[in-house]
Amino acid sequence: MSPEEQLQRMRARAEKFIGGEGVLRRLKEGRRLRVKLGVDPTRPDLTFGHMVVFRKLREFQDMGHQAVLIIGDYTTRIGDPTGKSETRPVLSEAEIEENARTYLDQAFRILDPGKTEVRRNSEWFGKMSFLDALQLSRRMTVAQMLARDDFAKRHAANVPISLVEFLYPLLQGHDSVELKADVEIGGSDQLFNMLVGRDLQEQHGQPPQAVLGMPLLVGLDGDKKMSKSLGNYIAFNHPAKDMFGRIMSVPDATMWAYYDLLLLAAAAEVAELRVLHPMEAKKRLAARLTDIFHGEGAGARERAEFENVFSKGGVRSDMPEFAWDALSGGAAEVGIVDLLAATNLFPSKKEIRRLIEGGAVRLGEEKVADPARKVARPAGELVIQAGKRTFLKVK
RNA sequence: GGAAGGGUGUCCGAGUGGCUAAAGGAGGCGGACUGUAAAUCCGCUCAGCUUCGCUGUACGUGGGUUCGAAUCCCACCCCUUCCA
Repeated sequence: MSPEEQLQRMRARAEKFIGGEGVLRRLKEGRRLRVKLGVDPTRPDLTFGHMVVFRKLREFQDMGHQAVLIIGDYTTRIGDPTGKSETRPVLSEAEIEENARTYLDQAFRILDPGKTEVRRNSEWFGKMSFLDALQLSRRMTVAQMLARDDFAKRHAANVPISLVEFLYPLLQGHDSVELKADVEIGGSDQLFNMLVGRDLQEQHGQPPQAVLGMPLLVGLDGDKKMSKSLGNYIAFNHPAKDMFGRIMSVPDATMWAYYDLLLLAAAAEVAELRVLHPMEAKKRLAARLTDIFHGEGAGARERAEFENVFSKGGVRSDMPEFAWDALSGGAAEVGIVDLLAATNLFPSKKEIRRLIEGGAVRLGEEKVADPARKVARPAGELVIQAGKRTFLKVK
């Protein structure tokens, strides 16, 4: 691929691409680019939102460049304020470590491990003295920081901004200096932080990195950015059934962004899919994504399961099973509420009562309306459904 | 250091002595309709019980006043803004 073609591909789907000339120059020199992507192990799972940037990084790998994945084990101690209106909870070292470990397994679902250099930013920040930190913070002014959109908004709204949050962009930027990154990839909400990296690199006499801001993936609600804290997300490690189901619950209009950013579907392909019934197009989307994370064939399996349960009103084949005696304490008959409470599938007995009163509970084929309803020891298997997607079997 | 404002349920946000488990909104969950989409309509949304009711807990924390407090008083903690 010629440098120009590479550049073209790098830029594809990006919302912002800054510093293209520098990249082109390096490509023409035949350099292998160091492409940085940082993730903070704040929670145990990566989401499809991360998948967008991982995919982009993978594209660089496929063009022969060096991916540098930074696990922000040190920066997580601070908490990136990006897009947040509040300070993040502080995690313990052990939690961070645990999260970091699972991140790698998940990341390599998308990335090529052979072409990935994994680094932790505690490597350098752990060695820095307070004085070093002060020197670093000298490089940026308060006014510059307040230029960042979310800081400006918070400040205007009298929402507290911790000083440590001001430091965050500096730390992220400093990572680029340490790594001598040529390109940094991130969500478009990371743009400010990534640009700080450019400044810092120049101040250290390094050629500044190019900055690639990817669009933010919309969450399940079809409205807000996908994020763990909003709960509108799909995680890499969601079980196949949940992954498929969650994708199906995405609004129709949103699925095209998923095709584009997660599957890198070509325009021609999307045009064909758009002709289909939206449900069919969405099932294909769900199946393909499920395949990526759960192996070839998982998507087809889940699709069949889905169609059985929701289209034909059938029953899941893999619902949890409970022994009657374990739930009832051996009694011949027990109240429906107590029976369900014993499964620990529900948050409280009140909640179970509500479900029953709302007409959401079925014993086999029978709809239960009375919370006082007794259930007798079933002769064989008894399937209980509570709400749209909770099934369980008692025998 | 000084002054002012503020801390209410998952979130936002009313409420300034009883009728308040706390208006309203958002979110969530259920039901109808469907394509487990969207939109729409309806219901629920602290917990437990012997459940047309009863009880416990809840409005930053701890005390106090009162027959009765989210609402009044005192102390403390925390947040914001302005001044220095």
